[in-house]
Amino acid sequence: MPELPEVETIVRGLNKQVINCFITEVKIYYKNLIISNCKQFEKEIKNRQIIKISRHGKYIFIHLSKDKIIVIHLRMTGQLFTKEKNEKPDKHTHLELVFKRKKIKVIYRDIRKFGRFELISSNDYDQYLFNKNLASDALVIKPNDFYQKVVKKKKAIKAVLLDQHIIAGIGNIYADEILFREKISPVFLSSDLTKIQGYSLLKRIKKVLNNAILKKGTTFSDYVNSYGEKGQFQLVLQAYKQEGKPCVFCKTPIVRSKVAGRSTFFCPECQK
DNA sequence: CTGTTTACCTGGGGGC
DNA sequence: TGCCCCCAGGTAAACA
Repeated sequence: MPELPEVETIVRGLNKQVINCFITEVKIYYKNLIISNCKQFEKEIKNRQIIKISRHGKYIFIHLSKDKIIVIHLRMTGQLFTKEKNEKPDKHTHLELVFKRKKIKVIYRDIRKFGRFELISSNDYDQYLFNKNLASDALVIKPNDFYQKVVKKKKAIKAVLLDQHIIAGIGNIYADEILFREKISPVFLSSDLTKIQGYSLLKRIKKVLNNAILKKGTTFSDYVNSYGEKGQFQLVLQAYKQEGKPCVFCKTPIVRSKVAGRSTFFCPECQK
């Protein structure tokens, strides 16, 4: 579900909704959600205040008072949104954060249970990203850093865009949309990319992702923002899930195939 | 080392 | 209705 634009939308919303909130209660309904000790996680975040919420690639960081950070990854179907305090959790709700003197609570819901929560110390933030070998965020990465990393690889350009060690934040939907709009084949060999092409591709990446943020993300089935609302970018998709529909440039039907083990949609005429 | 496949989970949709 | 199979926005571990 959530790629960079969806995660960014959630983070912006939470920054408006729960900043300075004081955590009074932590309810965990699915133990494996928490990496490491559940009880300790609960004990450690109770009675701390939310200072701010940030993002790097698809990771969410909830910065707490007294130098702790909750790290969240939503994976495929994770949802992070607010609800009225008195609403009952359903079978897919795995965690709730309740606040002092607030009518809303934050709930984590995840049908496929791939998402994870983790607690780290603020001091360990840089080390955490380093250990994950997480690349620079797609909206921040410098053109030359991006290009050098891409040409060093020797695989399909789509696989490279999906690789969070090269550029962080792009997933299957936006990889297809970016390559379609840039008119590059998803199987184009990354090591063959020229510097001009690489710089142009990065500009396209930022343009597509920023546009998607303006539309508050893409909803196919599960994604909702922190207010529980769907995104709007699915209304302007040009490649992803558009199999059989005419290409907006040349009218050739969009084709579906498999690249990097993922469903891939492209125009066989424009993307050679 | 590099690149590719599989496992983790649940639910929806199509074919029969 | 029901069963079986395939598919799904992501990542890390296992494999070749």
